[in-house]
Parts: sequence; structure tokens; C-alpha cells
Amino acid sequence: MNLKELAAKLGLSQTTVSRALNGYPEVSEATRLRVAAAADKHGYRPNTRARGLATGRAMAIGHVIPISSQHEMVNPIFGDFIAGAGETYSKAGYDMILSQVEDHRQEQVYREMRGKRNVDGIIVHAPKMGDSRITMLQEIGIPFAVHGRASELTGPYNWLDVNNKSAFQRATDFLLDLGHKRICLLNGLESMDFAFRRRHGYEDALAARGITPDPDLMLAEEMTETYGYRTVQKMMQTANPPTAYLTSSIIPAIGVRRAIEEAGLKMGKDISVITHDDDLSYLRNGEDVPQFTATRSSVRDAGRQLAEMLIQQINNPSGPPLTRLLEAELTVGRSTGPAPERTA
Amino acid sequence: MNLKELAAKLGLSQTTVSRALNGYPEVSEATRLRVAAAADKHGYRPNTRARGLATGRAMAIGHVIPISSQHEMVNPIFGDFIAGAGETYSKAGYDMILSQVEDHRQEQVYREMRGKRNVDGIIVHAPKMGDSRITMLQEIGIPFAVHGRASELTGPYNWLDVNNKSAFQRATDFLLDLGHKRICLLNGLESMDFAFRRRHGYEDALAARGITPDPDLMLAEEMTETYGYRTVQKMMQTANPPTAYLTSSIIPAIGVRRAIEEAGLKMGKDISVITHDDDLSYLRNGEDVPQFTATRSSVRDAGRQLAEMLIQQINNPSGPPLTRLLEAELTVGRSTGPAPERTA
DNA sequence: TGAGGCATTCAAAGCGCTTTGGTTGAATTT
DNA sequence: AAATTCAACCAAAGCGCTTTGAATGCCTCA
Repeated sequence: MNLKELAAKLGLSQTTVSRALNGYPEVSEATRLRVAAAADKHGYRPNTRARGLATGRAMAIGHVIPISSQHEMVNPIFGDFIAGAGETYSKAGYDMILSQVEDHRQEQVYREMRGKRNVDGIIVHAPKMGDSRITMLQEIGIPFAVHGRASELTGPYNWLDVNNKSAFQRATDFLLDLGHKRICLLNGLESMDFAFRRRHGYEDALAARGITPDPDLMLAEEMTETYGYRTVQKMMQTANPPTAYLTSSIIPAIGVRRAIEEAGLKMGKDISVITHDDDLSYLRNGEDVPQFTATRSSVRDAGRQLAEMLIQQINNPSGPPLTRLLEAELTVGRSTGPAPERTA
Repeated sequence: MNLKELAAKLGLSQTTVSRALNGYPEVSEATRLRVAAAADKHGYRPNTRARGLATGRAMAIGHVIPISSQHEMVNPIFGDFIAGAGETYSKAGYDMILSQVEDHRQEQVYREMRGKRNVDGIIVHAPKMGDSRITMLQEIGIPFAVHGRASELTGPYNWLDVNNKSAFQRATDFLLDLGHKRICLLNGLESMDFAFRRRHGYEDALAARGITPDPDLMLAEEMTETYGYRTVQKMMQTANPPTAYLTSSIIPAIGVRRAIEEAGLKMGKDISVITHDDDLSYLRNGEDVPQFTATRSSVRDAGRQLAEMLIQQINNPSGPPLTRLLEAELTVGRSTGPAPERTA
């Protein structure tokens, strides 16, 4: 069933039917109802492509997920972020188009999206330091919004980020207050912008107490469970092992816990752990009392908000760029406690 | 830059340019090259919507993720499945359109997709027992493929599934061979089809050895870490606790391990654990020797294959329905060992 | 009574592509 | 030399919608 047929069935012109369905004022209430009823009865839905062609809007947002062929890793926060964004889209009548793209094809893909005009805007995931995609998109001239930021980049753009620096600063402070001196940072890959900011938060907190960061205690890797596990194992064999760990995600934190317990130690007593917690739906941090002390910020909520910001920008392209900095909450769980007395 | 402009620039008709770009034979090689060069130079990309309108193909596949508003859980396998499917799509030139839909709106959304014609086919995720979506889609008449199957449903359709029953049967057998008699099953929600099949595998294996399944040992819940943790805690307080656990995903298995170690026991010695492992990229089961003994089947690969099957079906709608049953591999890790001697 | 205003409705153009059904002129055949 | 074939190209229709610019008929008001 298409417009033409529906109009014929109603004895009306396509114009009137189209207007009736799209809520234009120049249609009498009586016919509007008649049209609505008929449309409903026949299950009429305007063809997206035809409508898009006529209006010039795709009513779709593109999500480009960078994928590196080496380590075929899907960012675990991705599902939750998408779920949040999806909520916004379905309310606003947008579709979500997902594409995974290898790093070296990013530019090409953006230009393609622009040319093919199958999206009205783009959400950029996992920005790197001084991410070239941002300048690229500005140049191409397509609305976009970034989940995170890119340091070293001037020029305004839409972004939403967690205050990574302050979160890690506070987490480090919290450990320092408990008497910990040697705190091991299990960061994400330093090419990622968020990891860079987190390290600075950690370093600043130490510096504020006159402690020089020990490079051996600052790791930066892909955030897997094994990463946490292995790191603790290695650290335990050093002369002066850390008494606390600060991890960038709950996944390596789980590995840290495993290594601690396998060594016959008790997390929260012998060794303290704080993690950043993206509040993923399938990896909740305990229930009543959180398992890990954590700096928490919901990725799902970030998705919801960033999608809203992008849509707003699309509807008002000349408006100022929208930015939002979320503060993480520091919630105390069972994984932290005072630094143990020196036994040596 | 659109076709018309490009054609004008070349002094050719739109027809010829279109044909040159789409590889039709009735264009001389010389002009074809000339056209290709010009298109490249001006960054010409055919407008998706216009092309779709003309061809009647959307060149997009819809993924509908059921979302229950109660427990806002995003299926953790989702990211990896999508990543796999995405690989196939990008090779075949398809876009992926994602929508999350509450259970009660599913039918409406499918009809909408059909009416709006913005997808050429649909991938159905997480089928339930006798899932009504399948009959619905057959009736609506839109190509689709299911990741999993729906028991109690006759009539052919495209699906790809892991042999859940045989996987759990083999896992249970493995534990029985090690002398375990009381094996606790931590299944997913029994409304899900895969959970139903897994339970049957478990029960059959027990029955084959003359053991009547103990209902108290068969749990079925949302597969969280806490679920695994709590269950073991509860079980340990019973008169006759299980000596082995069989979990439906690596996430509850992590919870099981935590409870075991917190109780001062050793996994693989005092208590055995087998899990089904979807081979998620961010939750790898150890590296050299797997942490958990597991029945493994890559979800990412499933995504790749199912997407291929659907595209094949779209290109040849009259062909027979495609089905594929994958066998999981049973890999031995460090989490299983002989049942401990009775001490009572 | 006739001009102007208003509420409804419509025909047709246009969005950018593919595809049908030609046309043209050169090469080949008879 | 006329008829046929063929390669290469083109004009125009059509996909299903929105939107522009008119048309229609009924009221209202001077």
C-alpha cells in the first residue's frame, strides 16, 4: 500500500492525504480522521526512502566503531552505549546505522556517508589523542558528536565526556588517605584519550602529596581480565609490591581480584582495589554493597544524552556546539581498606 | 555532486554514466574509465535513498534487539555478534540498522519495517520458546534469519544455532566421568530457547547414568556475575552441596569462582566448574591454558555466518531455507578435576 | 451584490537514481 | 548496394514521497 493507492481509496489527492498524516493545518478535522483511520486499517507506512528523497533528511544516525584488525576486540561498553542512544532515537524517530571500520578506512567511510547521504549525523566512538577523525568531520561538514574528547585539538565540536581526570584524581586521593603509598595504575591503552586523562589525574594526586610517580607502576594495555590477573602476579614478585591497584574498568579489576585471592590474600584488607565502573548492565558491581570501590558513571546514560545532543545539533545546525562533562561518583565498596603495616 | 551534474560535466547522459559506474556491458571501456576517473575526482557517491527508491532494495539489514524494561539488561554477547555480522555486511555492501524494541511492541515494529521498506531483511536475536516473532515474520513476508531456534515451532525458516543440547550433555558427561554426582546447573532464563535445550542436555546426561535430576540443583536466571556468586553461597549452606557447577555463560562462572575462593576452597580441586563460553572478545577464557573448562562456540563467527545466510536468502528468495547447527568444542581448562572423596 | 477572505482541496513538479525502449552510425553480411 | 547486425549512447518514465502554486466553493462584509 502506497500513498497513491491510499489516496485513491479515499477519493482524495495524494497531497491531502500526505498533509493529513503529517499534521499540517490545512486539512479539515473530519478528513484527517478519515485518513488516519484508513491508513491504520491498511497498515500504510510512508516509504522511508521516498520520504527521505523528498525531504532531504535520512532520519538516521551513523555510529562508526573503529575496529583494529590486530586484536579483534569489541569494546565492552559498546552494547550499553548503543542501548542508551537507541532509546533516544526511538523516541525521536531516528534509525541507528552501525558500521565497523578499520582505522585506515575511516576517512573514506565518512566521505562515503556524506556522499551517500544515508545519515544525518555521526557519533564518534573511542576518540584517540588528537583524533584525526574530528578535523576530518569538521572539514567534510557533517554534524557529529563525540563520546569523549580529543586532547590537543582546538576548534569546537559536540562532545560528552566523563571527567576522567578528576575521577582518577579522587580515586587516587582516596587510596592515599587510607595510607597507601605504592599504587599501581592499570590504565587502558595510552593512545586513547581517556587513558591519557586518567593518568594525569593519578599523577596529579600523587604529586600533590609529594610522591613521584613510579613508571613501573603505570601500566597501559587493552583492558582484559587477563591483563589484571597477570599484572598482579608480576607485581607480587617484585621487591616492593604495590598495596593498591587502580584499574580503568571492572573487567581487569576482576582479574586483579582473582590474582589476589589465588595468592591467598584478601582484597580490601591485604590489598586495595579501586576501579572505574561504566555501570554495564551485565557486569554490575555487586548489588547492595558494591564489590569494588569505584568511580562510577553510566555509559548507557551517556549514550542517551549524547544522542540527544546530536539530534539537537542536527535540528539547529547554526547553534553553538554542545558539550557536557559528567562527574563520576565515587562509591565505597568492599575492595578498599587501610594500607597494611609494613612487615619488613 | 549528483548524477546529473556529473553527467553534464562529462558531456554524457545520466544513463551512460550510471551504467558505466554500475558495470553494465553497453559502455565502451574508454568512457567507463573516463567516468570512473571523474566520479573519483569529484567524490561522487550515488545517493542511497534515490538508488533505493529506484531499485526497490534498501541495502540494509535490520537487527531487532528485544529489550525488557524491567531489568535493563543488554545481552553481553550482542557486541560480538554484531561485530561478526558487520564484517559480512561491509563486504557485501549492506548497512546494519539496529533497533531496540520492548517485547510488546515487536509486532508493530516488524510491520513498520515492512511498510517503511528500510530494510531488506531482519535478524532475530534471542528467540524464546515458540517465539511468536517467527510466525509473525513469516506472515508479514519479509526475509529473516534467527540466531538460535524456537522449539515447538514448525514451518521452515533460516536459522543458525549452537547445538546447545549436545554441548551441555557432553559437559555433564565430562563431570560425571570425573565422579561428580551432584552437579548444579546455572542456566539462563528458561523462557529463552537455548536455556530449555541446555537443560535437556544436562538432564539426558544424568538420566543416561540413572541419576534423577534434583530440581534444587537446576537454577534458571538472568546470567549475571552475582547470580553465580549467590548461588554457590546458598548451595554451600545446604546439607549436601554440589561438587560441580555447570554455568551457561562465563559471566556467572566468574561469580562462581569468586564464591569458591572466598570460601577458602580451590576451584578445580574442591569444586569443579564448567561453563559455556561464547568466546567474547573482552572476556577471553584465559590465554594458553583456559581458566575454565568450557564448551566453546564463537558468537562473532555466528554473526558472520548468519548474516551471510540472510543475504543469500535475500538474493534468492525462492531458495530453500538455510539452517546451520554448530557444534561447540569442549576444551579442558583448570577449573575441573575429580570429585573429592566423601568426607562425611 | 460583488469583492475579498478563508478553509479545503488538488495537479504537477521535483528529489536523484535506475531502467526501458529507443536512436544512431559504423561494421558486417548477402 | 541494400539489408542486417551491433556497439554505444540517449531521452524519458518511474520509484513514492513532499511541497509549491492554484483552484474551488462558501462566507463575510461593505
